[in-house]
Amino acid sequence: MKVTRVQVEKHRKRILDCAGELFREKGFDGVSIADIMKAAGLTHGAFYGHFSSKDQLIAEACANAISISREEWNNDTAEHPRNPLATIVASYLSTKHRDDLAKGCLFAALGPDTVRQDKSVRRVFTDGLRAHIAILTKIAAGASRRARSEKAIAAMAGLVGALILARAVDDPPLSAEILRAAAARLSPKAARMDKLSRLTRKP
Amino acid sequence: MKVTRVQVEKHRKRILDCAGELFREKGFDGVSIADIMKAAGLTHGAFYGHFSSKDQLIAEACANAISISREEWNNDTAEHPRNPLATIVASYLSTKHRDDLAKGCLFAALGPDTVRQDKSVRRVFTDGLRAHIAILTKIAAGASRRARSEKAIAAMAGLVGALILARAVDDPPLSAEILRAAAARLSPKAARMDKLSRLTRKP
DNA sequence: ATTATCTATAGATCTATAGATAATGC
DNA sequence: ATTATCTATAGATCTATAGATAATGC
Repeated sequence: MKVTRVQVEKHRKRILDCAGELFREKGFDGVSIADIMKAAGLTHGAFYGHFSSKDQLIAEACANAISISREEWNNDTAEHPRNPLATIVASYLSTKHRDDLAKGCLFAALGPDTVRQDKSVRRVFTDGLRAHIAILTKIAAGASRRARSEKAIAAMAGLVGALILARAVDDPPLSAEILRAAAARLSPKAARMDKLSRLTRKP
Repeated sequence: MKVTRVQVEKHRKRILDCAGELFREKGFDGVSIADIMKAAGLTHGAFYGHFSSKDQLIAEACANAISISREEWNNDTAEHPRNPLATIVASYLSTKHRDDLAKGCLFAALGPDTVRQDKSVRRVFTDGLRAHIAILTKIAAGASRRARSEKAIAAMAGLVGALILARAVDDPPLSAEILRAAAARLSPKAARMDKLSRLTRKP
């Protein structure tokens, strides 16, 4: 129970990471502070040494999760400069992403719930969304900036909506078809990439 | 306390309606049974004469809300046989719908939360989504049924995603731009209709 | 029309759990 | 940072009763 300064920071970061995963998995109200602290390997009481309330944790955990996924998008586009949009679409609308709620896109996991949270959460959400749209705008095809921006916004909506519906649905074939159809409309190349990866996957 | 049989049924229906609105507005966990019963003009204890648990209420209230919105879509298409898709898109992506959480689309208000609920809720959600997609498939443009179905699914995802993002966002201009961009991509005619309605609206 | 029964509701209560605080220890 | 504790609130259960419904009788 003696804790160096670096360890305090490590604890804090671990709480944020665990909270982000649990929130996405079970919703803001589906996780207690005790649950989060247990996942982080600490006790309930220790929480209030790091954060003053659950609301504050929610805002910071969301910011943390969103900035991680923004980094991933940036990496994707840097690693696949030939077809960055297809890469992002294929990865976002993959069955892997669909089945990994805890580490996936926060917009899709908690989007509607953020409206019911503190103002600070909506601010974090808005800034993060703008950053994601900016990435898509850069790689969208189109004559004018305005045309590319419009495409980027619509693509963002299509991605988030498709992932949410694919997750909510009960029926695996329908779920797969939602991912496929949305990918095909957003980037035909992504749909082909996904088909390829399915065909070449080892059994 | 006079309660005829017809009134019992009325009470039950009122509980379902109030629950559906409150759930969409505040989330499943954001509303207590006492809240719902109060909104319905009854007391907490009376609840268990109508439903055996909150889970059962959630499933029935969702089914009720989804079937209402399906009827609205059917009416929209019947009343505007010339451009049914544009009508649905313009209405779905209107600021009015965005600002009326309680009576709006359940997929957009509670989509990600249904994954965390009872199996029965996901079943209700899946059936309802299929019905909505079927309506869109009928009115989508495309050579084959397969092409129309793909468009319908992608459109459904685009609608739901755009509404969720437009609601979550902090910044009114960005929110409006999300609605506009998604509508423009899903149905150019809808975007024009909306512009027209904005220009002709009385000040 | 009278009497007996049934039942939806009100209101009190129970149990579990949540967020948060206080006391303690190293 | 741990451990114990506090307070509030949730879902759910219990009991009594008002008043509707059903059974009975003339």
